[in-house]
Amino acid sequence: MEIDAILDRFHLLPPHSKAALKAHISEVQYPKGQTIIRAGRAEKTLYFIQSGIVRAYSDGERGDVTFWFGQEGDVVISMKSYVSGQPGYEHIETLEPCQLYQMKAQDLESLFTTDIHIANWGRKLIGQEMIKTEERLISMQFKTAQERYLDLMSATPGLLQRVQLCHIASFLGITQVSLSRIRAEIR
Amino acid sequence: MEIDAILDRFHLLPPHSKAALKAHISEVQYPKGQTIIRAGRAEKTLYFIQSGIVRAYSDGERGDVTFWFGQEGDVVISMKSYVSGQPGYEHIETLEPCQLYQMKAQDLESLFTTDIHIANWGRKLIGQEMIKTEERLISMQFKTAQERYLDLMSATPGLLQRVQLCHIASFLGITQVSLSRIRAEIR
DNA sequence: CTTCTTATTTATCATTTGTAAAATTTTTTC
DNA sequence: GAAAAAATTTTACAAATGATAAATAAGAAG
Repeated sequence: MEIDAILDRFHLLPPHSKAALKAHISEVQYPKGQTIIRAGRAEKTLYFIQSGIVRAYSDGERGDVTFWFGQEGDVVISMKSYVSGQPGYEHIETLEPCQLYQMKAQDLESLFTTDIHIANWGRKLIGQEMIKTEERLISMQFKTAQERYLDLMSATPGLLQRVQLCHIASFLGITQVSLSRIRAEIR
Repeated sequence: MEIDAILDRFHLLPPHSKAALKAHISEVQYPKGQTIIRAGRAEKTLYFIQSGIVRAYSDGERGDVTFWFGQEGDVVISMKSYVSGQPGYEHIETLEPCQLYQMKAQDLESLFTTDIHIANWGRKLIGQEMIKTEERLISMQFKTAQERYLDLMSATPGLLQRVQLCHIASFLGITQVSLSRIRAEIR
């Protein structure tokens, strides 16, 4: 997905503002298995995914927990760093070779203070992420694991071919054994 | 909590911008049990809580599900309406008599397009809500119901005296029976 | 193609959580 | 303060999920 289309996903920008944004964006490529954002530090870079797939996860007592998958067109940020400049709690790693657009958080931060269109673009960006997160929270609260699996299947069917089932299970909040049972039941 | 302190929670505003915001804010009082935001419509008003407590919930197959409590100093909005102008999926009702500050979403929307400080204030506001939601999502995914209950107890101990246990149970993603079992175990 | 490694499924049993109904406690109303 | 209503807890049983280990399948390396 090209950078123009990605930027337009959140909020249409006047040409001048869009150019100002793009002036700070460059391309970068990472192999599979690369950690691009680490928990415990204030991340200085944010990314947009041109191609490839990534996952965000946190360390828990019972192993790591995947709570987000990013695909073509998605924004990759440490939310806490982006919002508050504080160290974040998530690791983000590539699950495939990834072609990314990158931007320094500091550059975006200064654009926010000087360009009102970009400030509103940033507001919309986080708003859209917020809606998705809230919808997932609600589905975790009042859907069964099987319903959540079926939802994921219909929302992003390709994901299952590209991501290991242990990550899918973790994302759904269940063990891999439970996921296998659900898959067996549906067949 | 006074309106100045509430507005300052998100981002410090220059006096002129703060005054512009406050010019659109008025006070309103609702009795207990009043629904102030309804699912399925684009909500035109947002609120800040001076005193009282509210809950946000969605209708599910197995009854309604509480996914947020708002207390003194919190913002009350239909996220989807605030972000996209689309109809939201949550109801919000007062659980106590509430003293609220209210503002028309349309007024805020126009301030966003004319005052860059307010645009950034709105960006920070949603960012802080985002962090909270993400933290809750992660805790739903990798903590047990008992851990989530203990977390809630230590984070907002007063809540338990003010809110019915059926809402707490729903918020934790468990049944009221399970919550009773957890409470019995801890005692 | 065969071997080695990794990923996934299956099986078994223990634990947790849900459902439904009854019992108890607390709150409200008169 | 007694009666009624509402909220909470308890009980008994069913269903779902977790933990562990073994079996199978799929993929990578030579």
